[in-house]
Amino acid sequence: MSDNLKLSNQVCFPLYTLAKEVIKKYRPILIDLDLTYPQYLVMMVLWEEGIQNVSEIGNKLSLDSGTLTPLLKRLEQKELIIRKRKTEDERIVTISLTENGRKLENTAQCVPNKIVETLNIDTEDLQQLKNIINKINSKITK
Amino acid sequence: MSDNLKLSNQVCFPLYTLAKEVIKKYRPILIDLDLTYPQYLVMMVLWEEGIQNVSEIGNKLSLDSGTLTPLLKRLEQKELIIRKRKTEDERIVTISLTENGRKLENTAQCVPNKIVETLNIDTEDLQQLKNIINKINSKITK
DNA sequence: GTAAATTAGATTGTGCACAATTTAATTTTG
DNA sequence: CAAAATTAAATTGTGCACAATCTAATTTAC
Repeated sequence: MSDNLKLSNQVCFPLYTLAKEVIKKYRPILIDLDLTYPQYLVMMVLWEEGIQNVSEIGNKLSLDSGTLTPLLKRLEQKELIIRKRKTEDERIVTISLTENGRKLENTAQCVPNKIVETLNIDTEDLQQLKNIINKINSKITK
Repeated sequence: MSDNLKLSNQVCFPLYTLAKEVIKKYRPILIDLDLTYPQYLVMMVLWEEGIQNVSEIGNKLSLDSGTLTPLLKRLEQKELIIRKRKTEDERIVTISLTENGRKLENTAQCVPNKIVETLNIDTEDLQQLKNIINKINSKITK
């Protein structure tokens, strides 16, 4: 077998594994908020930026409506968000936080620290990873 | 909002996005082999290591039986692999390549080069990403 | 001003991903 | 050796992820 088909020589596989591994670390922490990782991302967008269209959330998280629509319906069922069609342009659905959704931000404050603890990666390595990923992401997604 | 809850300050989100983005680049290339990315990973294990148990594949790819069983059944339907229970220990299912499955390795030779082309990332950046991810992966998955 | 193009979400269908449970076989222990 | 523990896959159920298609509303071009 030629070397370039070897699993160990490829970059995508370790990237794919690490991403799954890190999300797995979030699970027991986010269970306290009754959120999955993608749901947590949506909530962060809303906490950070307030009321948003579905497409705005999609752009920020690189997720399409086929993923977001059912996810947002689950957040609505948990009474964390409200989905409402705009009167000016009824194609547009705006997503806003409920009181519960807003309050959840306080509970979420501890999440990043808990993650850093459980990941247990050198701060330097983490920073290096962040830098190189951001560098590549900015080139690749256009 | 406290800074540590900001999306931009977290490492997991760019990691998760980059992994999805890279897998997305594989899709149009793997479509020629009629494989998804996880199916391609399984085929690479088999090309590289030959006949394997389900659990051995699972360990190498960090995937559990709930993921692998249906995936392997799809590969079996495509007549790329054979699933066979061991006679010595009938709990164990061994996965081997069919003639078609073996032949597909030739077609797959071009995949890594095509990926490097379409990713269009500096070789240095790619190497740096690979190094830091491998370093972190080896610490995190134990 | 109306037909064509564009835009925004929703829907549908396929395929992971994984936790939890089940089933069946093998090993270990008393 | 028989009961208990362990092991290996399969099954079930929930939740993404995304391509493709659909529906309806708005823009634009003529």
